Amino acid sequence: MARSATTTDAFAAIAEPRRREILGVLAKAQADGHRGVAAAPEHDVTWLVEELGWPQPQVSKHLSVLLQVGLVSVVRKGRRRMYSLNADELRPVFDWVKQYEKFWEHQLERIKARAERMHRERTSNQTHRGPVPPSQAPSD
Amino acid sequence: MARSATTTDAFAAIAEPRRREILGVLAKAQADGHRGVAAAPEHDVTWLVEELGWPQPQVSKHLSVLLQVGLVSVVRKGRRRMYSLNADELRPVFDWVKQYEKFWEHQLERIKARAERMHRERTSNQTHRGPVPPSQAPSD
DNA sequence: TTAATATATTCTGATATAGGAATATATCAA
DNA sequence: TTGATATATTCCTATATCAGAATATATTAA
Repeated sequence: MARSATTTDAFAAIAEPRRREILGVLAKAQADGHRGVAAAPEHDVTWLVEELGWPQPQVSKHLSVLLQVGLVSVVRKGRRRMYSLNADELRPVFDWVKQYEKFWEHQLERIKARAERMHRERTSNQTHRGPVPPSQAPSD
Repeated sequence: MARSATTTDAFAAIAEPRRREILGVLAKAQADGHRGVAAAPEHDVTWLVEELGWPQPQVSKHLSVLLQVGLVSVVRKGRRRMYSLNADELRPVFDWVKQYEKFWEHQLERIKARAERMHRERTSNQTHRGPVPPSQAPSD
């Protein structure tokens, strides 16, 4: 078997930085309101191409993935297609990652507690690996 | 070019469901404390293999990816390697997706407002696509 | 030393990208 | 009808997976 398809779910779709960028541009466009005037929620592919500076086919292909996953919606308007953000589909990602919030929320307390512990204790005999642990392992 | 490497960042790493599962198991193990006794933050590969029910090489390989991205840490202990969750590296994902929270936070209000609008208005002439748009595009 | 245990690594094959280039399709304009 | 514009799709290639099987490596036990 190979890697799971990018169109499997939001997790797979947003793994690609460029797709996150597209969502970001659409979000910005939707959020930015000028002087109380609501921002445009929909946008042209041409507009996106200009905004992103990528080749049009590339933009279209990424939009296709986002569409299949439901992260964007389309409305045909003449020969144009108006895309808009569908942030709803990001909720599963949010909910999943939110579960882990507690692990860094209390980190400060834990670090403090460990510091005190290490004042008395003196364990060793352990090798360390892994990218820069937030706190030094007591490897003395 | 091909797809970006799974070891590029947390986004790429957690695109794989099995890797999310591993993180989930490590999180559960770390969170579950029994009768005020702190849960074990570190775990054997063997323990993970039993917990997950996958072939050992598969577990090791996924752990390798998670390690490279920094989502887990390792401590060697005899012939065993104790892995532990490093949720810190999930923060970028959390921060990114949190930006989009506002788009579904106010959704109820928007839906209500739109419902009222549609009571009077009656536009149509637009083709729809995309997975169940939560809201009709107000094309006025 | 030899065996057993714990874990990582290598090799293989099927597959799905992502980007680039070219092209097809649909719609509007003249 | 012919041309122009907007967008999608197809073909190509290089690459990186993921699972499975087999094997290598390191450590402890006998």
